[in-house]
Amino acid sequence: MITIGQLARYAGVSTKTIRVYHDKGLLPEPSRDSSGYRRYTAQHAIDLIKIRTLAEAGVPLARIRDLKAAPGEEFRRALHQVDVDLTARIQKLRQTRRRLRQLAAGQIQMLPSEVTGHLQRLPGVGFSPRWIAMETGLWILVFATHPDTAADLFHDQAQALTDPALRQMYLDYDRAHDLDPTDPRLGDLARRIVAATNSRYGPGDLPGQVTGSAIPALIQEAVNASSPAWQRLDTLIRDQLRT
Amino acid sequence: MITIGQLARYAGVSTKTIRVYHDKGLLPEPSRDSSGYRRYTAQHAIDLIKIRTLAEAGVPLARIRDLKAAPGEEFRRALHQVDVDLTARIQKLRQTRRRLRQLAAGQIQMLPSEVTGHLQRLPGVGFSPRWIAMETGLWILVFATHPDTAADLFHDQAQALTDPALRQMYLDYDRAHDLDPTDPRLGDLARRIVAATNSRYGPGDLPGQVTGSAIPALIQEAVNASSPAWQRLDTLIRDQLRT
DNA sequence: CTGCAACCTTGCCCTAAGGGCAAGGTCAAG
DNA sequence: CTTGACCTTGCCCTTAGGGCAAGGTTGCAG
Repeated sequence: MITIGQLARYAGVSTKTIRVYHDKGLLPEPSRDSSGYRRYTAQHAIDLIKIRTLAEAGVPLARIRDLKAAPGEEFRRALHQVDVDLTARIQKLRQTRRRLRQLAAGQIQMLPSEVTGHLQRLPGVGFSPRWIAMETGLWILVFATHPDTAADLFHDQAQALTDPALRQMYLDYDRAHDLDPTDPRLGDLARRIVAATNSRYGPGDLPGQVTGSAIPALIQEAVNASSPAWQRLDTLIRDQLRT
Repeated sequence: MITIGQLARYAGVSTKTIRVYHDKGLLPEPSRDSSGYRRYTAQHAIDLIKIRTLAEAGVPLARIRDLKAAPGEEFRRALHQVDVDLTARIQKLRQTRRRLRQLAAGQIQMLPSEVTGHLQRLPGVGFSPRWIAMETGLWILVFATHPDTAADLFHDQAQALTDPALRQMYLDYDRAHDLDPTDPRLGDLARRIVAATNSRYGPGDLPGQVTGSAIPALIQEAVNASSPAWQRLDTLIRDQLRT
């Protein structure tokens, strides 16, 4: 015959927790002593430990209450389901921990690993950090807006970079960022881009517009904003595509 | 420039979650388009993924908000602490899963393993299931009421059972449960118990009373209630101790 | 053009599993 | 006889969102 505090310490919970379990019908109210204190038996301790085991496994209290009334067969199946769910939760927490460590290393995965792998190889071929950052943001938006087709689009772009001429063209685009908007090399570059685009995708479609969406235009707008030269380049390209 | 729904799907959360993060100052409110819709950038997506990583690791949202403003050094240390806590949580869940499986097997651990081990060996020496059940309940109450001294008391009792004469005495106590309260063998047993108790603990102390607490008396009361013969036996023992 | 479904907006209330506090009664020890 | 550690009930508070209402927007189909 123990008090609520002793039972609580024994089970490693607070007295409030025990009272809540009484209110919710999980644990029967014990009898009271002469001064109105609750007096618990060993059976209450056993029940409480079982309840806590389920509660710590993530089973909602209402479910635990129902389970106590369930026949043995259903109870056994329910316990197995709880075990499965718990295992899944542990697995998910482990994955969260992996991502937490990526975050700590500043290497958090925002995109499919084939994309991040590709982006990580770009500095080695001469692209600037600014370009990489722009590409990263761009692909995040593409994957957010077109989850279904983004991977195909990405494969197409990645494949384009394996062509030395196309790669050089993108490198020139990258470097054009700091040119004067009146630099004649911009016109040259615009012509090369239009030609390459036409030969790769046919006339009338900029890469990225293949999805038929207006989103890449918005991206382009943001891209242009960061450099007057790029803005000029965009204008030149549009002019030449229109003719 | 994506909508709240696209951002939500990309990050694997609900739109409500994103709005809550705005309200709590975790994620900056993005600009609105002409019809008042929120329009998010890739940077928002990056921030959101980071926030979710911390949130899923169990960091309270208020803490995450403060962390964003923390200097790099403190941030790094905080991340490490989160990692440690998360690892501890995973470990605890694994332990919960172990206890869940014990529960499924009907073998849940209510007492230190040395005690349960001892109790499991009792049937092999001839004690009845009823006796084991009584001992189990008894030890639960003792460990609940006297966590500090219970282990010592238990060791003493377990050691007593290694003496063949004492063990036989406890076996006789067990079997006395079903005797007629007037059976003369009860007087015999009472004498042996008193003699053994006196020689082991000195005169005047029943085992269990060594803790100086009234609790064992309450236990004894409950024990007696289950059998008229045991009740009679208790009376006989008290009589003889008094003389 | 019109409808319809799927979005978006704010505002409000609801939930689970307790925590915390108040105001009062009880118990054991010095 | 007081003091500190218990116990009692009752009430409000918290976290991280979920759900719903009432209304505005957008895009697509017929």
